[in-house]
Amino acid sequence: MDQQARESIRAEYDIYPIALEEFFQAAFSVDCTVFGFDDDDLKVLLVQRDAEPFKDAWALPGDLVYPNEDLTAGASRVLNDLTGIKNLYMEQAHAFGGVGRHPLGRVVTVAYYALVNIDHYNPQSSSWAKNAHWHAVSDLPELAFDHGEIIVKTLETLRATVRHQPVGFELLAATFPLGALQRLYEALLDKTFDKANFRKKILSMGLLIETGEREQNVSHRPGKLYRFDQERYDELIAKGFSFEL
Amino acid sequence: MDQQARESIRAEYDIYPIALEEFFQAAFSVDCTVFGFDDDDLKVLLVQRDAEPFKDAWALPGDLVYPNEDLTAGASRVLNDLTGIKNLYMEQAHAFGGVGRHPLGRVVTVAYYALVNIDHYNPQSSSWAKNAHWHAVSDLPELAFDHGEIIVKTLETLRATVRHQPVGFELLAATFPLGALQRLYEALLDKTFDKANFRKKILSMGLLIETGEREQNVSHRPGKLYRFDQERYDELIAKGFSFEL
DNA sequence: CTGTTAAGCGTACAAAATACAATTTAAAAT
DNA sequence: ATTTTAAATTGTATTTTGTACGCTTAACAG
Repeated sequence: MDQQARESIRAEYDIYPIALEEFFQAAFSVDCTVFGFDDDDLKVLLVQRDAEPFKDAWALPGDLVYPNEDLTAGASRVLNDLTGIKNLYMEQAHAFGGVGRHPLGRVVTVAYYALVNIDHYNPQSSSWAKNAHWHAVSDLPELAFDHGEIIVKTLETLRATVRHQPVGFELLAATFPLGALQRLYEALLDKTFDKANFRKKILSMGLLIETGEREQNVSHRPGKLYRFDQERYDELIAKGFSFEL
Repeated sequence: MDQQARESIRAEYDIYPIALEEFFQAAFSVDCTVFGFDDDDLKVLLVQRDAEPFKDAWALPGDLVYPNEDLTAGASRVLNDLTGIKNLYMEQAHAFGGVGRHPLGRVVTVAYYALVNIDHYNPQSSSWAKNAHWHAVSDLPELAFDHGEIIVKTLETLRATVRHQPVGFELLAATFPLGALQRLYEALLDKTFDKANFRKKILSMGLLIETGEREQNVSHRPGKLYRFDQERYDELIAKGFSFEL
C-alpha cells in the first residue's frame, strides 16, 4: 500500500475525537516467564536490570518488539538471547495494557511462558541484563514494572494447562523415571499423589515409551527411564482422547 | 515523571540499533468475539464495516484503544457501545501481532471473547458499523483483517474453558431448564450426552438451585427452572473442587 | 381421548479412582 | 559378603463414578 492510498484511508477515519496519529504513539514489548524444575522446586529465570528504569531490580527477561518484527518472533528472540536455546516450548499467556504500567510511555506488553529443562540452561549475560538466576516461585524478590503481576498470571496459566495437556514433560530431560514425573506434578499442582496409583494412571494412558535404560548414580534401586510419545499423543487426540491429571 | 527525567532514561537506551522513538509508532486495538446461543446453534455477533479498509466486509467488533485508556477498559467500551450491556462476562483470549496484519501501520490487537444471553441483545448501530448480526459459527462469511483467524482462536479458547469452568451459564437466561443446559454443552463441545446421566452429573455437583418455577409455553412436560449458584461454586473452589464436563 | 414430545427417575453393569499392603530391586554402607 | 536404604514395582480389595437403557409423567395438539 502506497502513501497515497494510506492517506485516503486515514481520511475516512473521521470518527475519532483525536487525530489518528495520536493512536500510533504506543510501543509494545514481550516478557517471558521461563520455568524450570530442579527435581524439587518450580523455578523461574529472572534477570537483573542494568539500565533505568528499575536499574538493578530483578525482572522478567523481556524487550521491546521491533517495528518489523512479529510478536512471536520477538518472544523467540528474547528467549534465544537469554538461554541460547532455540525451539523451546513457548506459549502466549496474557497481554497487559494498563495506562501507567511503563514509565517511558504507553507500552503494552504480551507475556509468554516457556518451559525448559533446567540442566540445559547455560546462563548468558545479555545487553540489557547483568545477571540471570533461577528463583524458586515460592520465594521471589520484588520485581520491576508489573512483573510480579505477570508472573502470577503466567503461573496460573501454566498450572491450568499442565492438568489438561501433557506439557509438563518439557520441564524434564528427554528421558525420565516415573518418580521425577510425579515430583514434578506434585510441585506444579501443590498436592501429593499415591505413588502406585500415579504410575498406574500415567502408564494406562499409553503415552510413555520405555527406553530400556535406567537411572544412573542413585543410591537405591534405579527407575526405568521413559520417553514421552508425541506421535501416540497426536493419534489419541485425533480420536478424541483428552489428557487429564 | 517529568520530561527531563524521561529524557535521561531514554538516553540510557543506547543498546538498540534504532532510535527509541521508532518503537513508539505502533497502535493497538481490541477485537471482541461475542458469543450467543439460541437453543440450537452457537453464534457470534459480527458487524459490517462502514469505513475503509475492508469497507462493507463483516468483521469482529473492535476499535483502536485510546492513549489514556486501559486495554481492559477499551474492550469493555467496545462491547458496551455494541450491545448496550455493561458487566457482561468477558475474558482475554490472545494477542495478535503479525507485522503486516493491518494496512494502516503496525497495529497489535488483543482479542477478547464475551458471553451474552442472546435474548438480551439489542442490536445497535455504532459509529464504525452500519449493521450488526448474529452468525452461526458453523457458517461464517469472509472476514476483514485476520478476524477469521481470531475467531478460530477465541472459539478454541471458549471450548477449552467451558469444559473446566462453569462459564456456559453466561450464555443462558438467569434461570433455565436442564434440557437447555444440555443442548448448550452439546453445541459447544460437539458431542451428545445421555440425558439421564447428564442430569445426574450436573445435579450431583450441587451448583444448581431449583427455583420452583417451570418452563412456560412448551408443548410437552415443562422442565424445572434452575439457577446457577455462584456462592456455592466459590465455596467449593476454595475447598479444591474442580468443575469438569 | 389419544398420540407425541421431552422431562424426570430408577436400576443394573462396567470402568476408573482410591487406599494401602506386600514384594522386589540396585546401589551404598558396613 | 551381608546388611541397610530408598525407592521401584506389583497386587488386591473397596469405593466412587460413568454408562446404557427402560419406564413413568406432564403438557399440548389433534
